[in-house]
Amino acid sequence: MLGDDAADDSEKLLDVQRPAITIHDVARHAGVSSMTVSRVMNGKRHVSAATRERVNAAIAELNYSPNLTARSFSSSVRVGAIYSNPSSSNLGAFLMGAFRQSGTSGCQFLIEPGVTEAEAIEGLSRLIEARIGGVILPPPLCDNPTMLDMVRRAGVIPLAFATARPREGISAIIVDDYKGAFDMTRYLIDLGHRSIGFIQGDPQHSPSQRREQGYRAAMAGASLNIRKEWIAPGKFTYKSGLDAARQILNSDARPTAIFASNDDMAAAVSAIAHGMGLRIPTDLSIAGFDDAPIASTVWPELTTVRQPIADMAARAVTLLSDQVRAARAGSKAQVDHVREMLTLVARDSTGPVVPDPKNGPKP
Amino acid sequence: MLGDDAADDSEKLLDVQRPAITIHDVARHAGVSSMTVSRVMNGKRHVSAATRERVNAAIAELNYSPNLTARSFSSSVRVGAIYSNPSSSNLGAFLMGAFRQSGTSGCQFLIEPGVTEAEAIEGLSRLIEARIGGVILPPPLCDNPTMLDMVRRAGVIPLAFATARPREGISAIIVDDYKGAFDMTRYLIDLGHRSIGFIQGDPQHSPSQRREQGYRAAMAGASLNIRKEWIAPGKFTYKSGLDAARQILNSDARPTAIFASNDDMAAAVSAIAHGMGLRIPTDLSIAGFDDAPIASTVWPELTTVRQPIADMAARAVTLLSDQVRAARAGSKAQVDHVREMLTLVARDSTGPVVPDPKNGPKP
DNA sequence: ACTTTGTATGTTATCGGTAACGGTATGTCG
DNA sequence: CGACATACCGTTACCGATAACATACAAAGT
Repeated sequence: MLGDDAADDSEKLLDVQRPAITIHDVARHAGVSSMTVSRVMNGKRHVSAATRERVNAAIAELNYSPNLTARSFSSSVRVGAIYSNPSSSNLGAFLMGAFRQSGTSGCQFLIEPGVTEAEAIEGLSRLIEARIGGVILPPPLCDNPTMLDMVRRAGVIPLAFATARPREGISAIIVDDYKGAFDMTRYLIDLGHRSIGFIQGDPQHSPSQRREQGYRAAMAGASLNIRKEWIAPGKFTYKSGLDAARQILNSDARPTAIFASNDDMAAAVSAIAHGMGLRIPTDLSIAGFDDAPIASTVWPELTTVRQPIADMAARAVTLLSDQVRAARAGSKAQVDHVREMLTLVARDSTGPVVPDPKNGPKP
Repeated sequence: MLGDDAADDSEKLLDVQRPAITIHDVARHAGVSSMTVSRVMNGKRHVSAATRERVNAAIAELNYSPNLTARSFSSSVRVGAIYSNPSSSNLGAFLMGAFRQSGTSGCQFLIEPGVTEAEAIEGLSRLIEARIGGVILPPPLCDNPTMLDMVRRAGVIPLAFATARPREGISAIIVDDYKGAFDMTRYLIDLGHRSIGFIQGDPQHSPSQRREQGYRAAMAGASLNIRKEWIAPGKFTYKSGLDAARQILNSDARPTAIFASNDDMAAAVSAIAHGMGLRIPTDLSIAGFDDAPIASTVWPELTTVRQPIADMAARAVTLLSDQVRAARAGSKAQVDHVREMLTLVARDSTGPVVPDPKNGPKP
């Protein structure tokens, strides 16, 4: 028994030393050259169907997976990113997406933190020194003239990430804040809500206006008037959400639902509502935006609009690395805008309107 | 003016195409071989002080930074990680640390998500197929027998991440939950608190007991008795924190401070306290643990205990890549335990005890 | 019949580092 | 004084995949 174990162990330790399966192993196994295998792996042309099949069989049999480092090594495209909000949960999803894509996309991905503008500039300098070909800039960095100027001077291709309104001549991953807010408002209306409050976002932030426009459009589309007591200003912070929630909920015309421009503020609404003894969603429905971690932390969990950050990051990396390669090949850099879809995540903080015996509107 | 700009532009576009500075450029510039430069870069021995200085001067002058892809390529050590909580803000810090270290540490870093056990197993399979030499396992994966068995069978070196009590024979990055909780309790006592409530963590989770032990030890050290009304069970979730907070705050002997085993539950305490009209920290001090994003989201921001996740991840990568290299070189795998320090982050949710005119204990 | 064009493969060089090894020069010890 | 160790530095050969080029051979066009 013990001997068995020991033998097993040593065999498995050898396992670590056994080199990984290379493209050459597959080539030998299939009786072709490694170049042919490479062509099959990358879906290139000029490989006969028969050969392709033999190679695929060998790949499957040997359970081959290409060495991503080696692959990116030959092309050596470097893509950087500066992340402005390191404590955000988004960062995790962002890195996850960017990072994994950089493997399959055959490029090296570098990340630098940049919370303050000074830090961001320092990070960008480091990235430029590291000879990146392109850089991903999330807001508000993608609207910062100093940053963009540095990027341009260094001959680095910029990409605006998750912006609502990209600058002229800059590629971007765009999210449709307008549609996200419209859909959420529509969702609340379909649940029977007629009085829906709205907490605005930070006016400095470009998505804020788009979200409010979406809300207003959906209300107008359902021929619902918006009473001014239902609208409160906010700054995307929890604290500003507390104030806004008090303002709306203490007004004479308390709405049956509140749609906050982001999850932090929606969570604040939830806290205030609890404090006032309101049941959620029976007495008040609450909706947020972003699908931040706090949305699934608070109780009940928040209905919200999710940004597919990981996918967006992956797209950003693909787009940039392609553009860098194209620029290296001498072709003029083209500007690309990719629009990513937002999805509504229905959770427990929203529900149908319950007819109030006092006010008694029809169900 | 316009001509100037255009000239500038085309020059800068060439910049993108200009190849990065290589070790050979540095070598030529310093009049040595590239191997010598490599030795200097890696702090290896057998380089004279004079040569070393010349090389360093050349590195500085040319602003050389090594191509990390190439470096990891030659050694080809792969280190993986499975992240069990992708929506956590920790993931961002974790990836940031691991990722950047993997560059300087000369290894390839791979990440797979693994929320459920099934997902984690699938992720691990992929990592094993990618021929990793070592894998980082955060709790609860590092305590999962199925996982550990798979890892052992594949000859992969495991490393338990941020665990309180590592298994025998497994390297680990340890955090001193006991000390963190002890220090926090001590901090509250030093603020004048004599009655301090405690919300327990999920009993399944290994840090839970350690944190409670730290709390009890600090109380005992200050000769303070713990009333059983001050202790409430929790499960690390916000919802469980709501229940625990109600239980403690509605008891006859309401404490002047509550220490929750994590930030989610501390945030719940904050919400309940607000609902009861208690001012924080004047009427009630609240402390959490982890420095999760919610800690700096809620108002007032939570005093908490921070885990240096990024540093820990960097250490984990270094440790593992060294061990993999050592194992490849044939030496017996040694087990290493690295202890990381937790730091107390004092924010606005805690304050000195304010003498209560009714109960009137001495200041 | 003889280019032209295109497809299906193999060969070579290369990306940027580093391990392995070789060759001096300089000690050190028996 | 020879054997041997050690410090310093250069050569060479890779790591694994792919771009660029070369080759072979078939189909099509003139």
